[in-house]
Amino acid sequence: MPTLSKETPRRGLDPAKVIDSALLLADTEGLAAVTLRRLAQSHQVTPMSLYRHFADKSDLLNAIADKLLADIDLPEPTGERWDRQLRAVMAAFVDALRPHPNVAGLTLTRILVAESGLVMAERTMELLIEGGFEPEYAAEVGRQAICSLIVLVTTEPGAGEDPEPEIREQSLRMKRATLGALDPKRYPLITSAADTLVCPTSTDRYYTLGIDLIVAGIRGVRQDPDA
Amino acid sequence: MPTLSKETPRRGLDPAKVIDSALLLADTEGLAAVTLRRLAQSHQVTPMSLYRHFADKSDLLNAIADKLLADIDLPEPTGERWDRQLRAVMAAFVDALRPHPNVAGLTLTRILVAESGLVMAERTMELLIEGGFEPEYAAEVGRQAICSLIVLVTTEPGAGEDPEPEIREQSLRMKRATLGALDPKRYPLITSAADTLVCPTSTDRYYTLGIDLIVAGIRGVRQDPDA
DNA sequence: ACAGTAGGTCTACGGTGTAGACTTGTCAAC
DNA sequence: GTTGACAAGTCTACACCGTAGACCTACTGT
Repeated sequence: MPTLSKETPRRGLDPAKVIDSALLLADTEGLAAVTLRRLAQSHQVTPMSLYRHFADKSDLLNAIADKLLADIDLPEPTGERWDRQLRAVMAAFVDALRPHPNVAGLTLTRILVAESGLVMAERTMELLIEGGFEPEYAAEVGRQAICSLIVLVTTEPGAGEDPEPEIREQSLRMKRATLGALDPKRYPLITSAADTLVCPTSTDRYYTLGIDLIVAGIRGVRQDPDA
Repeated sequence: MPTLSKETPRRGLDPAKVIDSALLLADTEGLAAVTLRRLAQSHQVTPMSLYRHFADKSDLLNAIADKLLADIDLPEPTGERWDRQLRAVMAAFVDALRPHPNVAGLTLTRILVAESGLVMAERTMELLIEGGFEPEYAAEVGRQAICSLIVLVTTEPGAGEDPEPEIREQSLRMKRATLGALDPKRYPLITSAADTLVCPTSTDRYYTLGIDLIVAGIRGVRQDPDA
Protein backbone atom coordinates (compact mmCIF):
# COMPACT_ATOMS: atom_id res chain seq x y z
CA MET A 1 0.00 0.00 0.00
CA PRO A 2 1.54 3.29 -1.08
CA THR A 3 1.81 6.42 0.99
CA LEU A 4 -1.39 8.35 0.73
CA SER A 5 -3.21 9.35 3.85
CA LYS A 6 -6.28 10.65 2.04
CA GLU A 7 -6.19 10.68 -1.74
CA THR A 8 -2.64 11.94 -2.25
CA PRO A 9 -2.00 15.08 -0.25
CA ARG A 10 0.43 15.91 -2.99
CA ARG A 11 -2.31 16.70 -5.43
CA GLY A 12 -4.26 18.86 -3.05
CA LEU A 13 -5.28 21.44 -5.60
CA ASP A 14 -8.40 20.62 -7.52
CA PRO A 15 -8.83 23.15 -10.35
CA ALA A 16 -12.58 22.78 -10.17
CA LYS A 17 -12.55 23.75 -6.51
CA VAL A 18 -10.34 26.70 -7.25
CA ILE A 19 -12.85 27.88 -9.80
CA ASP A 20 -15.65 27.36 -7.34
CA SER A 21 -14.04 29.46 -4.67
CA ALA A 22 -13.07 32.11 -7.19
CA LEU A 23 -16.69 32.34 -8.24
CA LEU A 24 -17.85 32.51 -4.65
CA LEU A 25 -15.32 35.20 -3.92
CA ALA A 26 -16.40 37.24 -6.91
CA ASP A 27 -20.04 36.88 -5.96
CA THR A 28 -19.51 38.04 -2.42
CA GLU A 29 -16.76 40.62 -2.73
CA GLY A 30 -16.66 41.58 -6.36
CA LEU A 31 -14.46 40.58 -9.26
CA ALA A 32 -11.60 42.76 -8.03
CA ALA A 33 -11.30 40.59 -4.95
CA VAL A 34 -10.39 37.60 -7.07
CA THR A 35 -6.66 37.56 -6.76
CA LEU A 36 -4.19 34.78 -7.34
CA ARG A 37 -2.69 35.31 -3.94
CA ARG A 38 -5.99 35.32 -2.17
CA LEU A 39 -7.18 32.28 -4.05
CA ALA A 40 -3.97 30.45 -3.26
CA GLN A 41 -4.23 31.37 0.38
CA SER A 42 -7.76 30.07 0.67
CA HIS A 43 -6.47 26.77 -0.66
CA GLN A 44 -3.40 26.78 1.59
CA VAL A 45 -1.06 26.93 -1.28
CA THR A 46 1.47 29.21 -2.93
CA PRO A 47 0.25 31.66 -5.58
CA MET A 48 2.49 30.10 -8.16
CA SER A 49 0.86 26.74 -7.65
CA LEU A 50 -2.13 27.97 -9.56
CA TYR A 51 -0.02 28.20 -12.65
CA ARG A 52 0.18 24.43 -12.72
CA HIS A 53 -3.50 24.41 -13.54
CA PHE A 54 -4.16 27.70 -15.28
CA ALA A 55 -2.02 29.35 -17.92
CA ASP A 56 -2.54 32.75 -16.34
CA LYS A 57 -5.18 34.75 -14.58
CA SER A 58 -7.29 35.35 -17.64
CA ASP A 59 -7.35 31.63 -18.20
CA LEU A 60 -8.83 31.19 -14.74
CA LEU A 61 -11.36 33.91 -15.40
CA ASN A 62 -12.32 32.20 -18.62
CA ALA A 63 -12.83 29.02 -16.68
CA ILE A 64 -15.27 30.86 -14.44
CA ALA A 65 -17.14 32.13 -17.46
CA ASP A 66 -17.26 28.66 -18.94
CA LYS A 67 -18.70 27.35 -15.71
CA LEU A 68 -21.46 29.93 -15.83
CA LEU A 69 -22.28 29.03 -19.38
CA ALA A 70 -22.34 25.36 -18.48
CA ASP A 71 -25.16 26.17 -16.08
CA ILE A 72 -27.48 27.12 -18.89
CA ASP A 73 -30.48 24.85 -18.81
CA LEU A 74 -31.67 25.11 -22.39
CA PRO A 75 -35.34 24.24 -22.89
CA GLU A 76 -36.18 21.41 -25.24
CA PRO A 77 -37.56 22.47 -28.61
CA THR A 78 -41.33 22.64 -28.61
CA GLY A 79 -43.95 23.23 -31.24
CA GLU A 80 -44.45 26.80 -30.12
CA ARG A 81 -43.89 29.79 -32.34
CA TRP A 82 -40.25 30.72 -32.95
CA ASP A 83 -40.44 33.90 -30.94
CA ARG A 84 -41.90 32.24 -27.89
CA GLN A 85 -39.21 29.60 -28.01
CA LEU A 86 -36.58 32.27 -28.46
CA ARG A 87 -37.87 33.98 -25.40
CA ALA A 88 -37.53 30.77 -23.44
CA VAL A 89 -33.94 30.31 -24.60
CA MET A 90 -33.11 33.83 -23.56
CA ALA A 91 -34.76 33.39 -20.20
CA ALA A 92 -32.70 30.26 -19.65
CA PHE A 93 -29.55 32.16 -20.43
CA VAL A 94 -30.42 34.97 -18.09
CA ASP A 95 -31.32 32.52 -15.36
CA ALA A 96 -27.86 31.04 -15.58
CA LEU A 97 -26.16 34.41 -15.28
CA ARG A 98 -28.39 36.08 -12.74
CA PRO A 99 -26.87 34.51 -9.65
CA HIS A 100 -23.50 35.95 -10.60
CA PRO A 101 -23.86 39.50 -11.87
CA ASN A 102 -20.27 40.36 -10.96
CA VAL A 103 -18.82 37.84 -13.37
CA ALA A 104 -21.54 37.64 -15.99
CA GLY A 105 -19.56 40.01 -18.18
CA LEU A 106 -16.79 37.46 -18.48
CA THR A 107 -19.00 35.31 -20.67
CA LEU A 108 -18.98 37.90 -23.43
CA THR A 109 -15.83 36.46 -24.96
CA ARG A 110 -16.58 32.83 -24.21
CA ILE A 111 -19.93 32.20 -25.81
CA LEU A 112 -18.48 31.17 -29.11
CA VAL A 113 -15.85 29.07 -27.37
CA ALA A 114 -17.53 27.16 -24.58
CA GLU A 115 -19.63 24.14 -25.47
CA SER A 116 -22.88 25.34 -23.98
CA GLY A 117 -22.40 28.78 -25.38
CA LEU A 118 -22.10 27.31 -28.83
CA VAL A 119 -25.17 25.19 -28.35
CA MET A 120 -27.18 28.20 -27.28
CA ALA A 121 -25.87 30.29 -30.16
CA GLU A 122 -26.70 27.59 -32.68
CA ARG A 123 -30.15 27.21 -31.24
CA THR A 124 -30.71 30.93 -31.31
CA MET A 125 -29.77 31.17 -34.95
CA GLU A 126 -31.98 28.20 -35.68
CA LEU A 127 -34.99 29.95 -34.21
CA LEU A 128 -34.19 33.23 -35.92
CA ILE A 129 -33.99 31.52 -39.27
CA GLU A 130 -37.24 29.76 -38.55
CA GLY A 131 -38.59 33.23 -37.92
CA GLY A 132 -37.64 34.24 -41.42
CA PHE A 133 -34.25 35.85 -40.99
CA GLU A 134 -31.50 35.42 -43.51
CA PRO A 135 -28.58 33.50 -41.98
CA GLU A 136 -26.25 36.49 -42.15
CA TYR A 137 -28.81 38.74 -40.62
CA ALA A 138 -29.65 36.15 -38.00
CA ALA A 139 -26.02 36.07 -36.96
CA GLU A 140 -25.85 39.80 -36.41
CA VAL A 141 -29.17 40.01 -34.64
CA GLY A 142 -28.40 37.02 -32.47
CA ARG A 143 -25.05 38.40 -31.50
CA GLN A 144 -26.50 41.69 -30.42
CA ALA A 145 -29.36 40.05 -28.57
CA ILE A 146 -27.04 37.87 -26.54
CA CYS A 147 -24.79 40.80 -25.71
CA SER A 148 -27.80 42.74 -24.51
CA LEU A 149 -28.82 39.88 -22.27
CA ILE A 150 -25.43 39.74 -20.66
CA VAL A 151 -25.49 43.44 -20.05
CA LEU A 152 -28.95 43.17 -18.62
CA VAL A 153 -27.39 41.07 -15.89
CA THR A 154 -24.19 43.03 -15.35
CA THR A 155 -26.10 46.28 -14.97
CA GLU A 156 -28.76 44.77 -12.79
CA PRO A 157 -29.86 47.43 -10.34
CA GLY A 158 -27.37 47.48 -7.53
CA ALA A 159 -24.81 45.27 -9.24
CA GLY A 160 -21.28 46.44 -8.67
CA GLU A 161 -22.34 48.09 -5.46
CA ASP A 162 -20.70 47.24 -2.22
CA PRO A 163 -21.87 43.89 -0.90
CA GLU A 164 -22.47 45.23 2.63
CA PRO A 165 -26.19 46.00 2.67
CA GLU A 166 -25.76 49.10 4.79
CA ILE A 167 -23.13 50.73 2.61
CA ARG A 168 -25.06 49.72 -0.46
CA GLU A 169 -28.28 51.16 0.87
CA GLN A 170 -26.43 54.30 1.83
CA SER A 171 -25.06 54.61 -1.69
CA LEU A 172 -28.49 54.19 -3.22
CA ARG A 173 -29.95 56.79 -0.91
CA MET A 174 -27.19 59.16 -1.89
CA LYS A 175 -27.87 58.70 -5.59
CA ARG A 176 -31.56 59.18 -5.15
CA ALA A 177 -30.92 62.35 -3.20
CA THR A 178 -28.55 63.69 -5.83
CA LEU A 179 -31.06 63.00 -8.55
CA GLY A 180 -33.93 64.40 -6.56
CA ALA A 181 -31.97 67.57 -5.87
CA LEU A 182 -31.76 68.46 -9.55
CA ASP A 183 -33.64 71.45 -10.82
CA PRO A 184 -37.18 70.22 -11.56
CA LYS A 185 -37.56 72.99 -14.11
CA ARG A 186 -34.78 71.59 -16.22
CA TYR A 187 -35.28 67.90 -15.52
CA PRO A 188 -38.92 67.42 -14.59
CA LEU A 189 -39.12 63.81 -15.73
CA ILE A 190 -35.85 62.66 -14.23
CA THR A 191 -36.52 64.20 -10.85
CA SER A 192 -39.98 62.73 -10.69
CA ALA A 193 -38.78 59.29 -11.74
CA ALA A 194 -35.63 59.41 -9.63
CA ASP A 195 -36.58 56.41 -7.52
CA THR A 196 -37.24 54.19 -10.49
CA LEU A 197 -34.10 55.31 -12.27
CA VAL A 198 -31.89 54.54 -9.32
CA CYS A 199 -33.44 51.19 -8.58
CA PRO A 200 -36.29 49.69 -10.60
CA THR A 201 -39.45 48.48 -8.96
CA SER A 202 -38.75 44.77 -8.83
CA THR A 203 -35.86 42.68 -10.04
CA ASP A 204 -38.14 40.18 -11.71
CA ARG A 205 -39.99 42.91 -13.52
CA TYR A 206 -36.64 44.31 -14.57
CA TYR A 207 -35.62 41.09 -16.23
CA THR A 208 -39.00 40.44 -17.75
CA LEU A 209 -39.02 43.86 -19.28
CA GLY A 210 -35.46 43.51 -20.48
CA ILE A 211 -36.14 40.28 -22.29
CA ASP A 212 -39.43 41.56 -23.67
CA LEU A 213 -37.65 44.54 -25.07
CA ILE A 214 -35.12 42.42 -26.90
CA VAL A 215 -37.62 39.93 -28.25
CA ALA A 216 -39.90 42.73 -29.37
CA GLY A 217 -36.97 44.31 -31.13
CA ILE A 218 -36.17 41.14 -32.99
CA ARG A 219 -39.79 40.72 -33.99
CA GLY A 220 -39.85 44.31 -35.09
CA VAL A 221 -36.88 44.22 -37.43
CA ARG A 222 -37.88 40.89 -38.91
CA GLN A 223 -39.62 41.65 -42.16
CA ASP A 224 -37.92 44.87 -43.15
CA PRO A 225 -34.15 44.76 -42.67
CA ASP A 226 -33.99 48.23 -44.15
CA ALA A 227 -36.33 50.23 -41.92
CA MET B 1 6.47 92.22 -14.17
CA PRO B 2 6.41 88.93 -12.30
CA THR B 3 8.58 85.93 -13.05
CA LEU B 4 6.92 83.87 -15.69
CA SER B 5 8.91 82.84 -18.70
CA LYS B 6 5.95 81.35 -20.51
CA GLU B 7 2.64 81.26 -18.67
CA THR B 8 3.88 80.12 -15.22
CA PRO B 9 6.00 77.01 -15.48
CA ARG B 10 4.78 76.25 -11.99
CA ARG B 11 1.30 75.38 -13.13
CA GLY B 12 2.35 73.18 -15.98
CA LEU B 13 -0.36 70.62 -15.44
CA ASP B 14 -3.62 71.37 -17.15
CA PRO B 15 -6.26 68.85 -16.00
CA ALA B 16 -8.01 69.12 -19.33
CA LYS B 17 -4.83 68.16 -21.14
CA VAL B 18 -4.31 65.26 -18.81
CA ILE B 19 -7.77 64.01 -19.63
CA ASP B 20 -7.08 64.45 -23.30
CA SER B 21 -3.93 62.39 -23.23
CA ALA B 22 -5.57 59.78 -21.04
CA LEU B 23 -8.30 59.46 -23.62
CA LEU B 24 -5.80 59.25 -26.43
CA LEU B 25 -3.85 56.63 -24.58
CA ALA B 26 -6.94 54.56 -23.94
CA ASP B 27 -7.96 54.85 -27.56
CA THR B 28 -4.63 53.69 -28.89
CA GLU B 29 -3.48 51.18 -26.29
CA GLY B 30 -6.54 50.20 -24.35
CA LEU B 31 -7.94 51.25 -21.02
CA ALA B 32 -5.39 49.15 -19.12
CA ALA B 33 -2.61 51.33 -20.48
CA VAL B 34 -4.04 54.34 -18.68
CA THR B 35 -1.86 54.49 -15.63
CA LEU B 36 -1.15 57.33 -13.28
CA ARG B 37 2.56 56.81 -13.69
CA ARG B 38 2.38 56.73 -17.42
CA LEU B 39 0.14 59.75 -17.58
CA ALA B 40 2.42 61.67 -15.27
CA GLN B 41 5.46 60.74 -17.31
CA SER B 42 3.89 61.95 -20.53
CA HIS B 43 3.35 65.30 -18.83
CA GLN B 44 6.85 65.37 -17.35
CA VAL B 45 5.56 65.29 -13.85
CA THR B 46 5.48 63.07 -10.79
CA PRO B 47 2.61 60.58 -10.46
CA MET B 48 1.50 62.20 -7.23
CA SER B 49 1.03 65.51 -8.97
CA LEU B 50 -2.10 64.18 -10.55
CA TYR B 51 -3.68 64.01 -7.15
CA ARG B 52 -3.70 67.77 -7.01
CA HIS B 53 -6.29 67.73 -9.78
CA PHE B 54 -8.07 64.41 -9.37
CA ALA B 55 -9.21 62.82 -6.15
CA ASP B 56 -8.07 59.41 -7.32
CA LYS B 57 -7.86 57.33 -10.44
CA SER B 58 -11.57 56.66 -10.67
CA ASP B 59 -12.14 60.39 -10.54
CA LEU B 60 -9.93 60.78 -13.56
CA LEU B 61 -11.75 58.00 -15.35
CA ASN B 62 -15.04 59.68 -14.57
CA ALA B 63 -13.67 62.85 -16.07
CA ILE B 64 -12.96 60.96 -19.26
CA ALA B 65 -16.48 59.64 -19.31
CA ASP B 66 -17.89 63.11 -18.74
CA LYS B 67 -15.87 64.38 -21.63
CA LEU B 68 -17.33 61.74 -23.90
CA LEU B 69 -20.82 62.61 -22.81
CA ALA B 70 -20.15 66.28 -23.39
CA ASP B 71 -19.50 65.41 -27.02
CA ILE B 72 -23.07 64.39 -27.57
CA ASP B 73 -24.60 66.60 -30.22
CA LEU B 74 -28.26 66.26 -29.43
CA PRO B 75 -30.58 67.02 -32.35
CA GLU B 76 -33.11 69.80 -31.94
CA PRO B 77 -36.70 68.68 -31.40
CA THR B 78 -38.59 68.43 -34.66
CA GLY B 79 -42.17 67.74 -35.56
CA GLU B 80 -41.40 64.18 -36.49
CA ARG B 81 -42.95 61.19 -34.83
CA TRP B 82 -41.63 60.35 -31.37
CA ASP B 83 -39.92 57.17 -32.50
CA ARG B 84 -38.07 58.83 -35.33
CA GLN B 85 -36.86 61.52 -33.00
CA LEU B 86 -35.85 58.93 -30.45
CA ARG B 87 -33.83 57.22 -33.09
CA ALA B 88 -32.04 60.45 -33.84
CA VAL B 89 -31.22 60.98 -30.17
CA MET B 90 -29.83 57.50 -29.93
CA ALA B 91 -27.79 57.94 -33.05
CA ALA B 92 -26.33 61.12 -31.62
CA PHE B 93 -25.37 59.29 -28.46
CA VAL B 94 -23.73 56.48 -30.36
CA ASP B 95 -21.90 58.94 -32.57
CA ALA B 96 -20.35 60.49 -29.49
CA LEU B 97 -19.15 57.17 -28.12
CA ARG B 98 -18.07 55.45 -31.32
CA PRO B 99 -14.66 57.08 -31.62
CA HIS B 100 -13.75 55.69 -28.20
CA PRO B 101 -14.96 52.13 -27.81
CA ASN B 102 -12.36 51.36 -25.15
CA VAL B 103 -13.73 53.90 -22.74
CA ALA B 104 -17.37 54.02 -23.74
CA GLY B 105 -18.21 51.70 -20.88
CA LEU B 106 -17.10 54.32 -18.38
CA THR B 107 -20.13 56.40 -19.23
CA LEU B 108 -22.47 53.82 -17.75
CA THR B 109 -22.20 55.30 -14.29
CA ARG B 110 -22.01 58.92 -15.39
CA ILE B 111 -25.10 59.46 -17.48
CA LEU B 112 -27.23 60.49 -14.56
CA VAL B 113 -24.44 62.68 -13.22
CA ALA B 114 -22.93 64.56 -16.12
CA GLU B 115 -24.83 67.52 -17.52
CA SER B 116 -25.16 66.25 -21.07
CA GLY B 117 -26.07 62.80 -19.87
CA LEU B 118 -28.91 64.25 -17.89
CA VAL B 119 -30.10 66.29 -20.82
CA MET B 120 -30.14 63.24 -23.03
CA ALA B 121 -31.91 61.15 -20.41
CA GLU B 122 -34.56 63.81 -19.90
CA ARG B 123 -35.09 64.12 -23.60
CA THR B 124 -35.35 60.38 -23.98
CA MET B 125 -38.01 60.14 -21.32
CA GLU B 126 -39.83 63.02 -22.90
CA LEU B 127 -40.05 61.22 -26.20
CA LEU B 128 -41.04 57.95 -24.59
CA ILE B 129 -43.86 59.63 -22.75
CA GLU B 130 -44.92 61.33 -25.94
CA GLY B 131 -45.01 57.82 -27.36
CA GLY B 132 -47.51 56.79 -24.76
CA PHE B 133 -45.37 55.27 -22.03
CA GLU B 134 -46.16 55.76 -18.38
CA PRO B 135 -43.37 57.74 -16.67
CA GLU B 136 -42.27 54.83 -14.52
CA TYR B 137 -42.22 52.51 -17.48
CA ALA B 138 -40.45 55.10 -19.56
CA ALA B 139 -37.72 55.29 -16.97
CA GLU B 140 -37.07 51.58 -17.04
CA VAL B 141 -37.24 51.32 -20.80
CA GLY B 142 -35.04 54.33 -21.29
CA ARG B 143 -32.48 53.03 -18.87
CA GLN B 144 -32.21 49.74 -20.61
CA ALA B 145 -32.10 51.32 -24.05
CA ILE B 146 -29.21 53.58 -23.12
CA CYS B 147 -27.31 50.71 -21.55
CA SER B 148 -27.76 48.72 -24.73
CA LEU B 149 -26.41 51.58 -26.79
CA ILE B 150 -23.30 51.80 -24.69
CA VAL B 151 -22.72 48.11 -24.99
CA LEU B 152 -23.27 48.33 -28.70
CA VAL B 153 -20.17 50.47 -28.78
CA THR B 154 -18.03 48.60 -26.27
CA THR B 155 -18.62 45.32 -28.07
CA GLU B 156 -18.13 46.78 -31.49
CA PRO B 157 -16.49 44.13 -33.66
CA GLY B 158 -12.81 44.21 -32.91
CA ALA B 159 -13.04 46.44 -29.86
CA GLY B 160 -10.73 45.35 -27.09
CA GLU B 161 -8.47 43.72 -29.62
CA ASP B 162 -4.88 44.62 -29.87
CA PRO B 163 -4.40 47.97 -31.57
CA GLU B 164 -1.63 46.69 -33.87
CA PRO B 165 -3.46 45.88 -37.10
CA GLU B 166 -1.37 42.81 -37.77
CA ILE B 167 -1.87 41.19 -34.38
CA ARG B 168 -5.50 42.13 -34.51
CA GLU B 169 -5.96 40.65 -37.94
CA GLN B 170 -4.13 37.57 -36.80
CA SER B 171 -6.45 37.23 -33.83
CA LEU B 172 -9.52 37.56 -36.02
CA ARG B 173 -8.21 34.97 -38.44
CA MET B 174 -7.60 32.66 -35.53
CA LYS B 175 -11.13 33.04 -34.24
CA ARG B 176 -12.62 32.50 -37.65
CA ALA B 177 -10.53 29.38 -38.03
CA THR B 178 -11.57 28.03 -34.64
CA LEU B 179 -15.20 28.65 -35.43
CA GLY B 180 -14.91 27.21 -38.90
CA ALA B 181 -13.23 24.10 -37.54
CA LEU B 182 -16.26 23.15 -35.47
CA ASP B 183 -18.25 20.11 -36.41
CA PRO B 184 -20.71 21.25 -39.09
CA LYS B 185 -23.02 18.44 -38.09
CA ARG B 186 -23.47 19.87 -34.63
CA TYR B 187 -23.21 23.55 -35.47
CA PRO B 188 -24.27 23.97 -39.09
CA LEU B 189 -25.45 27.55 -38.71
CA ILE B 190 -22.51 28.79 -36.67
CA THR B 191 -19.91 27.29 -38.95
CA SER B 192 -21.56 28.68 -42.03
CA ALA B 193 -21.94 32.14 -40.51
CA ALA B 194 -18.51 32.12 -38.86
CA ASP B 195 -17.28 35.13 -40.79
CA THR B 196 -20.22 37.30 -39.87
CA LEU B 197 -20.12 36.22 -36.23
CA VAL B 198 -16.46 37.07 -35.85
CA CYS B 199 -16.72 40.39 -37.61
CA PRO B 200 -19.94 41.78 -39.05
CA THR B 201 -20.14 42.95 -42.61
CA SER B 202 -19.78 46.66 -42.11
CA THR B 203 -19.41 48.79 -39.03
CA ASP B 204 -22.07 51.21 -40.19
CA ARG B 205 -24.49 48.43 -40.81
CA TYR B 206 -23.68 47.07 -37.39
CA TYR B 207 -24.65 50.29 -35.68
CA THR B 208 -27.69 50.85 -37.83
CA LEU B 209 -28.95 47.41 -37.04
CA GLY B 210 -28.17 47.82 -33.36
CA ILE B 211 -30.15 51.01 -33.08
CA ASP B 212 -32.98 49.64 -35.19
CA LEU B 213 -33.23 46.68 -32.90
CA ILE B 214 -33.54 48.84 -29.82
CA VAL B 215 -36.04 51.25 -31.32
CA ALA B 216 -38.10 48.39 -32.67
CA GLY B 217 -38.09 46.85 -29.22
CA ILE B 218 -39.36 50.02 -27.65
CA ARG B 219 -42.05 50.35 -30.27
CA GLY B 220 -42.96 46.74 -29.70
CA VAL B 221 -43.47 46.87 -25.95
CA ARG B 222 -45.32 50.15 -26.12
CA GLN B 223 -48.98 49.26 -25.96
CA ASP B 224 -48.83 46.07 -23.95
CA PRO B 225 -46.58 46.33 -20.90
CA ASP B 226 -47.68 42.82 -19.95
CA ALA B 227 -46.85 40.77 -23.03
C1' DA C 1 7.12 92.44 3.82
C1' DC C 2 4.86 88.53 5.21
C1' DA C 3 1.72 84.72 5.72
C1' DG C 4 -1.03 81.51 3.15
C1' DT C 5 -1.58 78.37 -0.14
C1' DA C 6 -1.73 75.92 -4.56
C1' DG C 7 1.02 72.90 -7.19
C1' DG C 8 4.61 69.65 -7.57
C1' DT C 9 8.13 66.33 -5.28
C1' DC C 10 10.04 62.51 -2.57
C1' DT C 11 9.80 58.45 -0.18
C1' DA C 12 7.57 54.53 1.12
C1' DC C 13 4.01 50.87 1.60
C1' DG C 14 1.19 47.16 0.46
C1' DG C 15 -0.73 45.14 -3.32
C1' DT C 16 -0.73 42.90 -8.09
C1' DG C 17 0.59 39.18 -11.91
C1' DT C 18 4.17 36.23 -13.16
C1' DA C 19 9.11 34.49 -14.77
C1' DG C 20 12.63 31.03 -13.53
C1' DA C 21 15.04 27.93 -10.85
C1' DC C 22 14.37 24.68 -7.32
C1' DT C 23 12.37 20.58 -4.40
C1' DT C 24 9.87 16.42 -3.85
C1' DG C 25 6.55 12.79 -3.93
C1' DT C 26 4.76 9.25 -7.47
C1' DC C 27 4.90 5.97 -10.94
C1' DA C 28 6.67 3.27 -15.07
C1' DA C 29 10.21 0.70 -17.04
C1' DC C 30 14.32 -1.75 -16.89
C1' DG D 1 14.78 -2.88 -6.75
C1' DT D 2 16.76 0.80 -8.79
C1' DT D 3 16.44 4.50 -11.71
C1' DG D 4 14.85 7.82 -14.23
C1' DA D 5 10.96 11.00 -15.85
C1' DC D 6 7.51 13.89 -14.53
C1' DA D 7 3.84 16.35 -12.35
C1' DA D 8 2.79 19.37 -8.51
C1' DG D 9 4.03 22.70 -5.35
C1' DT D 10 7.63 26.16 -3.47
C1' DC D 11 10.81 30.05 -3.22
C1' DT D 12 12.69 34.15 -4.68
C1' DA D 13 12.56 38.03 -7.33
C1' DC D 14 10.90 41.58 -10.54
C1' DA D 15 8.32 45.23 -12.52
C1' DC D 16 4.37 47.51 -12.05
C1' DC D 17 0.31 49.43 -9.80
C1' DG D 18 -2.48 53.12 -6.74
C1' DT D 19 -1.76 56.12 -3.13
C1' DA D 20 -0.72 58.01 1.96
C1' DG D 21 2.00 61.58 4.18
C1' DA D 22 5.57 64.78 4.83
C1' DC D 23 7.99 68.16 2.42
C1' DC D 24 9.48 72.08 -0.54
C1' DT D 25 8.75 76.28 -2.93
C1' DA D 26 7.21 79.84 -5.95
C1' DC D 27 3.43 82.71 -6.32
C1' DT D 28 -0.41 85.89 -4.45
C1' DG D 29 -3.25 88.95 -1.72
C1' DT D 30 -2.92 92.00 2.05
